[in-house]
Amino acid sequence: MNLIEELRWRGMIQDIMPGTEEQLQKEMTTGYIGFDPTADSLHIGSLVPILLLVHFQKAGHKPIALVGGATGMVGDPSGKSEERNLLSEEVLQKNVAGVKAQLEKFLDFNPALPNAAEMANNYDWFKNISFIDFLRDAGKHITVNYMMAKDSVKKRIEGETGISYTEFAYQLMQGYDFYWLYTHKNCKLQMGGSDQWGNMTTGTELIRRKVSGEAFVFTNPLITKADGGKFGKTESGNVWLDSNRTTPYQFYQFWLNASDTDAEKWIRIFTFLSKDVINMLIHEHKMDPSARVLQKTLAQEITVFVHGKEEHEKAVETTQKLFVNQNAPAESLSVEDLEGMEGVVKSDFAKEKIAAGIDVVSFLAEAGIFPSKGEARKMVQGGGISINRKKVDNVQSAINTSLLLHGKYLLVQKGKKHYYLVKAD
RNA sequence: GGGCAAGUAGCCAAGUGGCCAACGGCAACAGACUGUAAAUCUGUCCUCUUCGGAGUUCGGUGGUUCGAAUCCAUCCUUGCCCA
Repeated sequence: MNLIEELRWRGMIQDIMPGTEEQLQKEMTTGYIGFDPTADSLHIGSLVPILLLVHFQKAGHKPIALVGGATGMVGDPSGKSEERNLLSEEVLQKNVAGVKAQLEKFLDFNPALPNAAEMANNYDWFKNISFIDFLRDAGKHITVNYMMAKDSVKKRIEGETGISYTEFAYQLMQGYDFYWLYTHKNCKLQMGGSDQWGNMTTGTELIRRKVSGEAFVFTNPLITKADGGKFGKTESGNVWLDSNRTTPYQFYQFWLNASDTDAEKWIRIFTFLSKDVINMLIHEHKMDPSARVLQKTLAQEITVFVHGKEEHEKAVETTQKLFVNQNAPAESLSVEDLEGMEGVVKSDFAKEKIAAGIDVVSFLAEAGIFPSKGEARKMVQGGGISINRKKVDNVQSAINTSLLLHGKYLLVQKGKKHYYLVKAD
C-alpha cells in the first residue's frame, strides 16, 4: 500500500490535488505542514498534522514542520467568523519556542538520514521582506478576484463582520511560505487541515505563476465527534500535549472516554496499527462492547506516542485503581495506591480544620475543588459528590478525622469520572 | 462626509417602561439508566450566599422617570448603501 492509499484508508485524506500520488511515487519528496503558534503548547487538534508528517517520513519522504512565527502575527481567517485579536510579539515568541520544542519530539531529525526532518519558522524569511517588496513580489501575481473566491474570505465578506485587510492578506503570506520553501528547499508538497485548502492552493498558484513550478497539496478532514460536539474539548478546556497542562492520566482518560462510533474512526487516524489489526479490534469490540477494546487500544497507542511508555503505564495503573474496583471500599486502597495516582488532582488541606470538624461545602471550596461554596453546594445538592466512594447526600454533613484514609487522605469524586485526592497535613 | 441597520449571558436568540437575572435553543456540568459508550429522561447553568437573600448585568457614558435592556442625548464598534 503506498502512502496515499494508506492515508486514504485511514480516513486522513479529504482533498488531494491531481498528480500528488504520482509525484510521491516518483521520488523522495519534501513536504511541509504549518503550525500556528496560538499557544505555547499544541493541543490534540494538531495531532493529525503531526501524524501526517510522521507517516510521510516513514514512507521515505522528507518532512518540514513549519512554525508560523510571521503568519501568527497576522491571523488566519479560515474557519473564523470574526476578526481575531493580535498576539503580542512577546507571547508569540514564547509560543513559537513551545510549539517547536514539542514538534521536535515526534519527528526524526537525525542528519544522517537522507530524509531527516527539518524545522522552519517563516519569521526567518518574512523579517527581511519589506512591505513594498512583498507587494511587488507576491501581490502582483495573484488577483484580488482569485483571493476573494476563497471560502474563508468569501464567508467573511458575505457574513456580518467583514474582514480586515490584514486577515485578507493572510493567504498570500501562507502562499509565499510555500513558494519560499519550494525555491529554497525544493519542497513540492503542502499538507494540512481541510480548512487550509484555500490558503494552500494560493501557494501552488504562486509557484506556478512566478517560476512555472508544479507543487501539490492534500488535506486531511477535520476531526469531528459523532455527537457534533467539538473535538478535543473537555469541561476543563482543551486537551494539550504538554503534560503540565494536561496530565498524562487526563490525556489517557480523554481517549478512553471516546464514544464507540468515534473510537472506530479515531483508532485508524491516531494510531499506527495496521489495517488487519484494526479490523480485528473493531470486530472484537462489536462482539463485546463492554470490554471497550477499541477505546483502550486507542488510548494506549496515542498516550505512548505522546507521553511515552512509562507515563502510559502510570495512567493505566491509576485508572485501574479508580475505576476497575469501583465498588471496593475506599479503605482498601493502600497509601501507595493513593500516593501513586499520577495525574489525579491533588491538594493539601490543614488537618486542624478537619479535626475541628468542617462542613462538606466549605471543605470542597477551601480544598480548591470548587471555586466557591455556592457551586460546591449546588453540586452536593445535585448528588454529584462522593467522598471515599460514598455519596454525600446531605449539605449539612461534616468532615472529621474519622473519614480520613490512613489518617490523612480523602478521596473526593466529582461526578463519576473526576477524582481529587486531598491530603490532610 | 451622508443615509440606513445592528450591538442582550460561552454561542444563537426573544424581550421594546414595572410581572426581568431577562422566553427559547445549542453547548457545558451533574443525576438516573449503562459499559467511565450512545440514546433517553431529570436537575443546574451571571456572581456570592448563613439558601432567607444580597450584588452586578443587556456596546460605553450621561440624562428623563417613583421605576430603564426597553425612552432621550452622545460616543464607540460592525454591516449595507451613497459620495
